[in-house]
Amino acid sequence: MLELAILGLLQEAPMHGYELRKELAAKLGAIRAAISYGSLYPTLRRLQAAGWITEAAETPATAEEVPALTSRRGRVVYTITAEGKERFAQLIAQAGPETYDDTGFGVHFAFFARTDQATRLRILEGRRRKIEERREGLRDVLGRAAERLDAYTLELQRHGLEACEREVRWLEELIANERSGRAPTVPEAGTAGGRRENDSPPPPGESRKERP
Amino acid sequence: MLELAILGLLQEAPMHGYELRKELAAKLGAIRAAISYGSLYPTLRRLQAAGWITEAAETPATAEEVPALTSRRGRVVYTITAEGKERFAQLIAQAGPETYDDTGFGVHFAFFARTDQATRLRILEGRRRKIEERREGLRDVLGRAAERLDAYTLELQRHGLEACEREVRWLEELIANERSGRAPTVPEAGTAGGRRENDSPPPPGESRKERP
DNA sequence: GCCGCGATGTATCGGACCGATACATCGCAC
DNA sequence: GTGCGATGTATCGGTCCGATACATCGCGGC
Repeated sequence: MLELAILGLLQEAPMHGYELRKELAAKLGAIRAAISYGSLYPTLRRLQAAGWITEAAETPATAEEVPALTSRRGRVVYTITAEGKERFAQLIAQAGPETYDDTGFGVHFAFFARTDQATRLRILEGRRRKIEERREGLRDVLGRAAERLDAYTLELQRHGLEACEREVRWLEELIANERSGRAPTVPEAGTAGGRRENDSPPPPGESRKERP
Repeated sequence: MLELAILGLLQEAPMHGYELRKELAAKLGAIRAAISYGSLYPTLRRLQAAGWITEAAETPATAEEVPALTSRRGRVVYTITAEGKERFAQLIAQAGPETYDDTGFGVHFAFFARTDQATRLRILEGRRRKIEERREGLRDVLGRAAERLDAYTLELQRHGLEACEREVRWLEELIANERSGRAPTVPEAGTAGGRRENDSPPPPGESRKERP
């Protein structure tokens, strides 16, 4: 999962570790806390060893003397390689079971702008199926095993069930949207904004406004 | 977290591993998938080594002959010890930061029937605080960094924000209930035979709502 | 009779990820 | 001129997961 997220982010711009973590937190803030350095740095090394990314130390040019005195440690900027982009595309397209768990789905969804429509649809439907299964499980427990459980546990299940139902509805909307052509959700599309974000393929909606 | 969950469950009845996993899945189905055996068995051994639980092999009495021939492997039933109950109480009462993340809160909540009211309140408020922080983070991103992100990522954030708002409302209700209502106190375990488990009276939520 | 097959049951192993910790630099306010 | 928070790289121990292996049991089909 981390691998996919890193490759995805580095496709937008080269970054160093700290930046990567912040961007990741911004992009995935809805589904998980900030990534740990204890995962990030080892993963970066692994990706580099595999050739998916390259590392470029940011030394202040011509480090003449003082070769080993306190050895200034510059920032290390990582750049994705062509092989890395290939790898990313492959990871995005092939969906394992982990693609549909909370984190996996979130990461995939966050990179939907770089995913073709067929794959988007497949992932959304897979996720819906999974959530529906969870929902049925909760309904079973609430229906059949209700007497065995205390009031708090039941309340927890009930809240979980509600969350499932909401997510299914959300996914239905997204799926319908996806099938009918474009755009997740449609707020008013005013604001003639100079589009940035250049290269990525047809982005679904336009800028959303609504400031409360 | 697993430790807490196991100690909590074993307080309701002695169980073997497989059963433990199923009960855990039923009780925590709303917040996480079934626990892995790769976590369960090592944890059981750890708990046993610490003296919180004891293991009683279920051999079919008088195993007369065939002492080492295919060596029938009976089920291993675990029982919580007095020290284990103490440990459980301690784990429930002392709240670290991990108490408020998704899984940690879920596990604590699932054992609220064995938690005193003051602690319940503390945990609910801690959780609310944490979710409010996440909510503010999402609002920030949606407000300030909206132009930097594509429509799908924004939609993810928006959905996450909504989930946060809903959970805060849910927590508010529970907190109000906890404050004004009487304490649904511990269904003090066992003693004489036929357990009914039904006795923790005032349920947190109000009347169940619509049935589709 | 016996064969497969799904549920029950115990167990290990490698790997992913986290939380705590350490250490160094930089800019800025006091 | 000094503390202090943000920036920045890195490791270590520990928790938990997913895949895998293996054994027993009851049941239905052939």
